[in-house]
Amino acid sequence: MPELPEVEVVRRGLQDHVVGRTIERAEFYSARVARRHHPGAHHHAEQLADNRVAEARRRGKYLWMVLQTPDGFHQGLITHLGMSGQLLVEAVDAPDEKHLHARFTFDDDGPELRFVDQRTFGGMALSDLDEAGVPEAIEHIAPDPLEAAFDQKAVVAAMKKRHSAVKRALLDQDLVSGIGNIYADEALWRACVHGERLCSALSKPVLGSILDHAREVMLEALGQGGTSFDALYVNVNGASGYFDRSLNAYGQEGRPCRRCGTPIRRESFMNRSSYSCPRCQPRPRVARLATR
DNA sequence: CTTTTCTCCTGTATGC
DNA sequence: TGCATACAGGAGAAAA
Repeated sequence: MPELPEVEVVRRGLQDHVVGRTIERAEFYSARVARRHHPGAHHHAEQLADNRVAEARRRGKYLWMVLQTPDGFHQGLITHLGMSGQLLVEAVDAPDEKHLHARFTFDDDGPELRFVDQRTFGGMALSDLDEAGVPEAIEHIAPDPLEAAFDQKAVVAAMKKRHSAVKRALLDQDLVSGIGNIYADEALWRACVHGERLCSALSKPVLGSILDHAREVMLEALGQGGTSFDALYVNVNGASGYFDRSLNAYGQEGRPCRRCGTPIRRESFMNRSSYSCPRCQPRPRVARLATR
């Protein structure tokens, strides 16, 4: 379940193994992987040959390679890993994966780049870049808490105006990007706030502290995700070690809260699971009522 | 306009 | 053993 730290691990893998190389050929094996690229997968593949990978960048859970065409134009090749997407750097003679959707070979005859995705929630698309070098296709995605463009004061103000659950806001990539179900639960646990409390009912300092905790927990995860990185495997499972050792809430149902010992509970929220401490993170006292 | 729900997908785990 | 069902969940479209 790649969220910001896992995607950043992948970006660093691309930085180390792909940036600076020139694509020789791109092949797409399913239209679905390029479904966000409206001209289609065939066009997609055609546009990629002879492009030099100039940079590997990330915003939230989106990753993109800045490609330079032979004419010197720049464009973005966006990748979103979805639930189960992986970018793998592998020897050209390595056997194909069962869910291989795209392959990129390079003119140096070195290892190739593959996009493998079991559940096909992920995808790739080409997009023009804006003045800031961000693909136009993802301009709606808000800056993430780790980038310089992140304006926490503005995000807190926007949250304060929302009449929806605070966890829903944390997961809204148009408000703040990079946070998924795991790190939302972890940030809320650290801040001692139940995810179903309304944004508008929380103080700005509390909203700010939730964002601070989100940033901190993702930075910690990133520190650990880097350690399990394998040179030939641009891993989306950077959090695997992190899962076992450091998660305080997510997936911990029934285990004692590390602050107070109360068993962690699991609740259904937005058709997903939310984990929290019943004592440290009491549910909002008044049931949320639809105002209209 | 804002907010919520639905849908896409398949491997793994669980229940009868 | 086999079959059915639940679950994992990001993001965008559709609905309310």
